[in-house]
Amino acid sequence: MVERISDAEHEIMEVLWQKAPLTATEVADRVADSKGWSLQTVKTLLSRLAAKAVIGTERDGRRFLYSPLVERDTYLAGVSRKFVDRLFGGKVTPLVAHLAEADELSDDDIREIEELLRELKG
Amino acid sequence: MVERISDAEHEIMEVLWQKAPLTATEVADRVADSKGWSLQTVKTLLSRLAAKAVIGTERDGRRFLYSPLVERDTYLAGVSRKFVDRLFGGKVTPLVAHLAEADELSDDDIREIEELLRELKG
DNA sequence: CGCTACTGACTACATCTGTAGTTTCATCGA
DNA sequence: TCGATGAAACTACAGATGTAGTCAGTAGCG
Repeated sequence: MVERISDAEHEIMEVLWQKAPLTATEVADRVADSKGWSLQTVKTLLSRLAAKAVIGTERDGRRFLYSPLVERDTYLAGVSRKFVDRLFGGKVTPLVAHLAEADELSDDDIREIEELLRELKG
Repeated sequence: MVERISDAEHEIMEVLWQKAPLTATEVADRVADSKGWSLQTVKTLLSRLAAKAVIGTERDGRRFLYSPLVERDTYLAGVSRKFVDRLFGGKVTPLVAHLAEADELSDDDIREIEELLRELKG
């Protein structure tokens, strides 16, 4: 069971999943555009993630290099499961049905998913 | 935009979506099995939901009757959207792909979803 | 060799969450 | 009528979260 990751922490993880290892400053630079966090804020989030053992640290002279210890897929699997359990009784079909009914699915989406499912069976 | 509803509050909402209006005591009875919350806890959660205007209150003598002011579907739509946005870049296809790869989809699920999509197109 | 600047460590603090306890007011039964 | 009971309102409090500020140490530059 992967530790709970908060919304802000998740932003940091996305950066590290894209490229790692990175220093705190590099991470801060990469989130600077989307979020407007200060370097200190990013460092706090990195510390919390390290405390949860979701990322690892490696000394590099006077700085630290941070890398994810959890695969993005592993994390997504856990979160998706919790989400589907909590809101759709653990069944994926109602989720897809809901998204479809709520017009969240374009015709292209539908075609893509159909193709995907065909491959799965094959 | 529906106000953020916490996990515990969501449990209360599920009860009210199933049947409403209900008194605080009735709600407490209905969550007693699954969660082990005290009546006081349930009342606190009801107050917070009422403060967020997610449920409405109606005086009934010396008690209150609580009812949802937000449809379950509306709520699900918002939460699902946020979920897909945050974790799958707003695209549903990668979500389905992920669930599929993570073996979260049984053959039956796949058949169900295919049928669902066929109806959508028709 | 000493000062400056960058880095991690520690501290801060308001708000949200989970989980109640306590107080007060009204009502129903004896 | 008066006390017990039940309901809402108010208070509590620790841990998580978002968002930093401050302190202290070290390495590199002059």
